[in-house]
Amino acid sequence: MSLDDRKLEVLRAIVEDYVETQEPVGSKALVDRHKLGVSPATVRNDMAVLEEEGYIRQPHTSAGRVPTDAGYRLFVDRLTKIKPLSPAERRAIERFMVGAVDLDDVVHRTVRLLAQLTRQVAVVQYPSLSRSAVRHLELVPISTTRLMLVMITDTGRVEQRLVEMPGPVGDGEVWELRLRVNEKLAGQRLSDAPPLVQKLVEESVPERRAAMTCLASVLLETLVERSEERLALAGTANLTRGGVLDFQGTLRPVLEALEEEVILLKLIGDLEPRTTRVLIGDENQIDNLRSASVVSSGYGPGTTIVGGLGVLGPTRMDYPGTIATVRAVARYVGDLLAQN
Amino acid sequence: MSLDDRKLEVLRAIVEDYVETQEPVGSKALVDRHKLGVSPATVRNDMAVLEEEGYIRQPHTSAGRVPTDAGYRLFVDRLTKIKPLSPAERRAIERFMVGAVDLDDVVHRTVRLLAQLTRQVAVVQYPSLSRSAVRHLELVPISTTRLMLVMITDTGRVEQRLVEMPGPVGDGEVWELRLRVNEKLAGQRLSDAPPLVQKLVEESVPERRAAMTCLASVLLETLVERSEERLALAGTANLTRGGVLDFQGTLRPVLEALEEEVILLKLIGDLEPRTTRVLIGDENQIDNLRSASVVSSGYGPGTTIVGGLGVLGPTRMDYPGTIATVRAVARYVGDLLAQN
DNA sequence: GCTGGCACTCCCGCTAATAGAGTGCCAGTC
DNA sequence: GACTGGCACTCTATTAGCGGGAGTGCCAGC
Repeated sequence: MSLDDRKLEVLRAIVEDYVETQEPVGSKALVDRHKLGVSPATVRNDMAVLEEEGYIRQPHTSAGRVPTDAGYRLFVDRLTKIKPLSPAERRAIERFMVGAVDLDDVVHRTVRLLAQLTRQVAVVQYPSLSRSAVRHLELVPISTTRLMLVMITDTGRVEQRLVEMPGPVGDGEVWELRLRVNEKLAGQRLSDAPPLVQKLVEESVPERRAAMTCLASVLLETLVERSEERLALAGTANLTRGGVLDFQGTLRPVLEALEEEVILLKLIGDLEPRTTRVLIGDENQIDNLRSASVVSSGYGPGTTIVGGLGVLGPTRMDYPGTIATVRAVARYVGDLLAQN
Repeated sequence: MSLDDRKLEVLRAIVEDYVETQEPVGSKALVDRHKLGVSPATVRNDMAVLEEEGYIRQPHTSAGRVPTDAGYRLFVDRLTKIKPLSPAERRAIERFMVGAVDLDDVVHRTVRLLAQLTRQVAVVQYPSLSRSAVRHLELVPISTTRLMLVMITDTGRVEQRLVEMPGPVGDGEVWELRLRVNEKLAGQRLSDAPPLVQKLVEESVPERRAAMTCLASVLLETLVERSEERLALAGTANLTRGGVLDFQGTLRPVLEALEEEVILLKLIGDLEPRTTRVLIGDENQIDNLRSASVVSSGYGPGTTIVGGLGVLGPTRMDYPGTIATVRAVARYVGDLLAQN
């Protein structure tokens, strides 16, 4: 048996009411609040079907209905109209982001903005190293045998690493190394760099070979192994909204999960361009976040993605609003990065 | 009336038991668990005095006693023997910190280590800019009229800023600027730098004056105005230990406070060398953290302080243990930084 | 296929009763 | 004078019992 339009309408009404009131919603309340044009009894029949199909359930016999994860899924996939941002929200984004001085600042403002607008936990990934391109590499002598390698990427990110050289290096030599390295790597995507670094060693003159080998190994580390991603988090206090009702009684597992960078990266990773992804309940595959949903989106200049951002909240969340906000913020940040 | 030894002993016993059990402690339980050599009735009399003096209180008539903030204060000041770290803890510190590759890594490991050992929320401040010295300044051309200013400090911290130049600058000019700036500022403490920057402008030749002025203003920003401090946080999940009993029922205000960098900096700022500070209850002056205590310590090479670190937990915390751990970790990190 | 009516179920909130822990006080003892 | 045992008292936390109410499922009728 498939679901006719009215049943879908009933499901939408249930989701909307439940999200708002956080209480199981009954047939009478539904017809009162939404002009469905039918009687409570009819709605009850529809509800029975929806329950049969697994979209809603009763916390206990003779209580109202609550959407299941599948119900939210259907709601998001088929019943959600894109809710345009209010002018107030648009203005908030502008106001919040204007005057950001550097990448750190942009990321921090973004994450706070997201948390504030959605009233949920927000996560923003720094522009990913592997998807950025090298803008410039700098070598700074620290002592006679130590150099500091500083890498600046086109997204404004700066990474540094200490290089222990095999022997003393003079200014001339440093100059030479810097030249070669930049010549070869500047403008290249980090993901394309490793073979180029290899070449760099092969092409180097014998007397520089040792130094270059040493530098190359650190470079590789910086480019690849250490492409560990950085994250910013905000709005954990929002987890306490709605009492302890969400998250089945304890915030513990959620807070624990939020401390694991690996988990967060998984939540907002692997995104497709120009789409906003919604993971509902245990779709996110993480035990501790069984009763949480994640709305995430990639951002970057144009249609490329250099990082992800998103928000996490109870499955009982305002999906249309959250999706709209996440999408808008992702676009805004992407444009901001494009300007640099 | 002053407190004789036995009364102090009773207070200590109350604090220790309450910290452990999280339940008001009564006279009978006290004499059972601690060999006080007197009867419950005697202890009751002592308790009455301690209550009179404000060191303990009853949550309600005919319940056991609970230490007040003043009680904890007395306990920490006069009744706490320094508890040596267990070998296991020493080993944990070693194991955790070994192999840290750069400053970011050191800070992150430290904060997680602290959170794990104390089972509380941990905060670590990055080495403060104003107390560090400039190791090197680098100017990297980004476009014809834009430079990236990169500052490396002796604590390994790297800050970068974009400089918008008044007109196109050639490589030679950049070279010259870099030379002058390093000549003047390398090795200087950041707090001493502003007047030197001023001099730099005054001493510059007229044809470089405009460029130098521009650079100087960004330098000043980087050195001073933007000496905003960075922090790392970990262990928020530990707030949920001990049920919702600590923090009078809701984590909300605590989580909110923890999101404010300004507040965190206040908590672990202004430390004196070689001491561990304990702020109990509203000694920390922050409304949201009324029922929280903070144990903090400065760290840095030798007796200098380049940053602070600490942990935050309920006033009902294991002070001796926490103090010992915080102190040990602070020392360890200080030594680690000294090695670089 | 929709509706109104009706009996049924179960939760929630209220009150009352009880058990238990702990106190304060007092008279007695060393 | 300090400590102790005993005792009455207070207050909390827990449990049980009891409607009220919301909501359901089902059925007969339109």
